[in-house]
Amino acid sequence: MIDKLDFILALAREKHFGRAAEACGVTQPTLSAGVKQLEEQMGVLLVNRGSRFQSFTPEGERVLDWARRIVGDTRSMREEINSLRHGLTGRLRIAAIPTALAMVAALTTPYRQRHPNVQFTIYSRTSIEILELLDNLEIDAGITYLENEPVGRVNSTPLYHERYRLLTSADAPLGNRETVTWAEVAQVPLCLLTPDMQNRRIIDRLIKSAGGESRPTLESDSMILLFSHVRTGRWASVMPAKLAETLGLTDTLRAIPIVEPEASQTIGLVVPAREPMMPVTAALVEEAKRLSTSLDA
Amino acid sequence: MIDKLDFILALAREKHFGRAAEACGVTQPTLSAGVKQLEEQMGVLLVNRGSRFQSFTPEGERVLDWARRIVGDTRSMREEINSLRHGLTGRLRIAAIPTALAMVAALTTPYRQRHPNVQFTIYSRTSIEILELLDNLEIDAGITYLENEPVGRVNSTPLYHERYRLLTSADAPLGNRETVTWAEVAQVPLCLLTPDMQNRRIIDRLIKSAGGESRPTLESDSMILLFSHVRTGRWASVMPAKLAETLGLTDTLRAIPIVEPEASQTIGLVVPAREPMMPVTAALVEEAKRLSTSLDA
DNA sequence: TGGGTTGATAGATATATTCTATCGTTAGGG
DNA sequence: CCCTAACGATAGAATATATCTATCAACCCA
Repeated sequence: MIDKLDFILALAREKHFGRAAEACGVTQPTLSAGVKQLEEQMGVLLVNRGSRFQSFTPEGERVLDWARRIVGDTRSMREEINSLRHGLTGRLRIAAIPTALAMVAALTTPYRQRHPNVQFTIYSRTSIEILELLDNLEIDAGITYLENEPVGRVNSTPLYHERYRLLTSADAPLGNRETVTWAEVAQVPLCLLTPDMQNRRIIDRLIKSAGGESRPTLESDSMILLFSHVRTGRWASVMPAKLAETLGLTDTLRAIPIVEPEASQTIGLVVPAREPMMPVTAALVEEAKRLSTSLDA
Repeated sequence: MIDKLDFILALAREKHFGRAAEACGVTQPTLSAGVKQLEEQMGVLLVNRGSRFQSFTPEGERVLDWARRIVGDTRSMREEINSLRHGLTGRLRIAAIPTALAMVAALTTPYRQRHPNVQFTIYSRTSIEILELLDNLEIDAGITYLENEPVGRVNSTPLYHERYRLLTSADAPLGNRETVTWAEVAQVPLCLLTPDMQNRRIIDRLIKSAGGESRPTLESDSMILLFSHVRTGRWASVMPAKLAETLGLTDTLRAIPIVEPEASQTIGLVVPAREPMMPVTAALVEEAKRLSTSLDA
């Protein structure tokens, strides 16, 4: 029964019987039979299908909702019982927005000291993708913006405030300044994240409200790529302060506070709002709370 | 998997492999094998057993907790999908304290008009038993005292206030009074519920605080029995006002308000605090809210 | 019309489940 | 101290379920 519910969860993710089957480690006929059996038990069609997957029926959507809960609880139960015997073990799947990647280590490092048997898988994703992954139980926690794009059932723990810096070389225009304004930044040719990233949308908004227009010379979905360009001394970018510090500044590379306005966004840990949480997840939230207070100081 | 979880829920109720098996509609070896399989999957003993059932291990208790949730959610899912097609159907299992039995009809009658395909099973139980039954998912809702003996995860809806009357014949001592005091009631030989009933404990407390002592001439766990005795004209009892009205008063049978103090207890509907509720249960709560407001008026 | 893709179906095989029958242990009574 | 009844575990057979491979039918797109 529970494995059948798992089938339709995979189907919801993949929207494709074959791929869903693969994701579940079974063959396509097995998955088809499982879905059909669920439909017979419920006495109602769950999936609209012509010659291919089309969509879930309204009843199917409701079953999906329950399935997420039931399958999640089953995993949580296994996790909890296992952790009673062996301490925390298993794999913690985290997704973070690119601009927060550098500070994930501040969370994972103390966690690992406390619970050495937990392994990590960390994905770089957009804030929207992170919420989808959480919804589909594909990750255990996300690190993303807390303020915007609120979503269904999640618990949030604030971690730190993202503040913006103009990253540029000292000999470039504005390179010698103590602060710059968003209006000035708007005049500089920038390397920025692609527009599907919320960080980019935030920066665009700030530039626009300062009367400028965002016309980056270079876009990428990789912060490393952006940074390596700035590093050459011939490009500039806007980055969160913490990230710039982590990547490393030199004499010639400066991170200049941007003012008017001195914008900030709250970044935090987001976990599925299920009670009780999986022990590994609960421990991560604990760690986040500790980290949050130490960063406040 | 889910049926195995059902096995241990039955085992927790029955504390006996054979009876638990019977309750699940399987044979004893099947249930034994199911429990053992769960234990293997979890990698830990769940049940302490010598030559007979002893207890659950700490891990077993945790699994029980999860099992209640998972099995309950599975039922809720089936219920919900079914009700999407056929309207509300199925059986609603309710347990009520004896003194509230008479007013259950005020809840079930309008419910049945709205949802004619729902069947009812109604048990008369003590308030403590009701909470246990709720915990074990053996009933869908309880009607009991809201104020005392609070318990874990339940949602309450107040229904009405229970006020006390001396039920006695007009020609008996006190029979001609408009009100009597608890101190006076303490002097009358009474027919009361057995001490495992909370109603009895409440009355005992009231008599005691009026300086009297509760020494009922007759005890029973059945309100009908108590009432039929009073009806003979040679006995007296203390009953909630609503119950006395329902059972019917005559010229010679009077229900006299008891004052000093004019005590009252809140009676309400109690359902498992699970989100979302089963549709049949949710509808019952709706009905309770409606009834509550109409009784307030 | 034809190749490629998708999901359903058939039949064979493997796995799991559940039953009946029986055994070993233990608690309690005489 | 032994006998008995009750309880839960185990063995083995019958059955049911699940899963696989192979293939088919419908559909899409060129």
